[in-house]
Amino acid sequence: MINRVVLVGRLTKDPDLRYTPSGAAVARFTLAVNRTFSNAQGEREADFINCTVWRKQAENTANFLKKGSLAGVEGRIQTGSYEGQDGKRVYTTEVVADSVQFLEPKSATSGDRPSGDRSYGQQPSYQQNQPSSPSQQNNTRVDDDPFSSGSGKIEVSDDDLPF
Amino acid sequence: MINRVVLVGRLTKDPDLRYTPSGAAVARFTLAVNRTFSNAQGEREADFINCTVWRKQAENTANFLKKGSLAGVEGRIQTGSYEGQDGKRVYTTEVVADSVQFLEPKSATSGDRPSGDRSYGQQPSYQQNQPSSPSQQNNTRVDDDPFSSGSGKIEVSDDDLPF
Amino acid sequence: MINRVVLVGRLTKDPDLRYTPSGAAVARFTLAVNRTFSNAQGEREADFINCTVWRKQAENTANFLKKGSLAGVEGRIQTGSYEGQDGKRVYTTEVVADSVQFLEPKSATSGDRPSGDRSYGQQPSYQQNQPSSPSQQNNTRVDDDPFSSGSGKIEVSDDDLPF
Amino acid sequence: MINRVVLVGRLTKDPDLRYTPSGAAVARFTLAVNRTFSNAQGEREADFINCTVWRKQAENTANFLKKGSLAGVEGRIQTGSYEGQDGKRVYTTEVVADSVQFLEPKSATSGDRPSGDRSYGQQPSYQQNQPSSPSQQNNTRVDDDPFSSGSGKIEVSDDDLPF
DNA sequence: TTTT
DNA sequence: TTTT
Repeated sequence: MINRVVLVGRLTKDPDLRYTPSGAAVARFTLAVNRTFSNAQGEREADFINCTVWRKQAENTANFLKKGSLAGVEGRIQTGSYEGQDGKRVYTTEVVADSVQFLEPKSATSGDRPSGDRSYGQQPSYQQNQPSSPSQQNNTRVDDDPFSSGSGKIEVSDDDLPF
Repeated sequence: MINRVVLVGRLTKDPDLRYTPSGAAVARFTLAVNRTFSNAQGEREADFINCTVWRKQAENTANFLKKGSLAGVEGRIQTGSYEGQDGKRVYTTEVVADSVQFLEPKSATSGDRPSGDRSYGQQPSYQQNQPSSPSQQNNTRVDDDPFSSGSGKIEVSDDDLPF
Repeated sequence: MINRVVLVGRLTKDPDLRYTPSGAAVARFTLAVNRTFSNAQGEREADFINCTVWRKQAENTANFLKKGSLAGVEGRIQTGSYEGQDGKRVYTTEVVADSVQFLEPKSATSGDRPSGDRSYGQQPSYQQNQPSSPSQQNNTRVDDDPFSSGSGKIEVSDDDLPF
Repeated sequence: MINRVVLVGRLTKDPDLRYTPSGAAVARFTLAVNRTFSNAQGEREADFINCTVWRKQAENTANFLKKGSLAGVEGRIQTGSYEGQDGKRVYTTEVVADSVQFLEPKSATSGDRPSGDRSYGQQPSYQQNQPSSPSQQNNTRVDDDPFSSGSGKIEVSDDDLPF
């Protein structure tokens, strides 16, 4: 049983950072991944892939990535469902990231942040020197769904914790 | 821009094989991929991932795989949307496979089919000896959605052709 | 910076399990991955890929996999070098596995071992019930290289520990 | 049988472009992929992974990538061997790319080349507008090994063609 | 609801 | 030095 995804694309918006009741950080964002081929109409399109990261990497994602950032994501596909407001079951598919990479080169970043290839995977790093306090913008505990604004169904509960 | 998925799991049903108006074969199936970790309630769960394959591999998939078969899939995540019957936009996420592998060993297969590791990837094989006529069971041109039975929105049109 | 590998293939030999001076388990094995295409001579060939796993998974690998077992590996490519016996630098490339999956179905396994899809990835499992004592066959602290028998250069030192 | 690799890293040198006797282009390069973790001495290191691409993408690689370029590679691990000059068998492991992606943003490129995310995967593109003549620098038919300069064993013959 |  |  293998479930592995690797993506490189650009954030369609700033990441959405929240906290579960027990205090675990979760960031959600959508990656636009341009296709290399074109459709029958000759248009080159993109896939828009919803991604979730947990804990320290959630905070790093919120701190280092923003709308338009080029990012690499390694993770797995997770499916689920919730009760829609019309009582019908709605099925969801997202990528839960083990690691998120900041691929923007130095020059593309404004000067107010550490730049270069920022790597903050799940693997421990003995030398890392990452910000310990989460970004304060976009930081909320409210429960509306960051992926389908309004209907608010993917609750951020501790049951979603991957471990 | 990278979009790569590798899955190993089991088919939840027999694959659904159809043909586009122009005659291209499409097979759809759902892979159940068991998670390696358990949730807070201690249950080990699975992700149910919708997959699509085109052309010769669609026919091979219909011919060699059935409910319960262990299969490997390499492909990419594809997102889209359609108009729901309540007029609301419904968003879809599926894996479009470049290659589907039959991982069932000989002994696990009933005698009426070629067995062993069947590989029928996109890569050309100078020695392959694959059935040239599509399976006749499960072979239909009807347009109801194989993934969410009833609502029938993912139309099988030639525009979906990946190339 | 992304470095991700997914393999499904068969062990060419029983895995080789050792312990570093500090007591960390390391298992090494070679996966034969058959190619899906054939060469100019029409032969279908294989790649023989050296793999390394650490700690609990090393022990699980030694306990559950043997020559001929079908296995899935997720990991990363690791390169290195050592001084050959002729004083020349020898370059090595191997896959360091984060997770090894036992893909052999029940029926293909002899009765003396737990069977079915055994998954023992890096992700913690709250329900796992894995053997706590390593296999005693093939268990050694000797330092000869399991990949190139004789020359003995890939020393099993604690510096090789991935974290 | 699955063999899939995804890498994002930087070229250690300009790519080396050659032609087989039958005229097929082959480019070779080494990707440096920084590790996200550090070793026991607290050093953050890299893996140096030899890559090969064929045909049109070989030419694109030679035209668009150079030493230091950030690139994404999708492909498979290929192993082989040749007779060393001391008569001993030398084993090789490299990544054969299906697709190479140029991940350098516009601003990081000098003005004399098409810029932006250049994607030139194996998938056909109906709109692509790629240079039809190979780069003339670094373009050779000589047979010395681009990966281990001098020993010259990985001959560029048509037998190496993946299809 | 989408990015360069 | 290779597996089914």
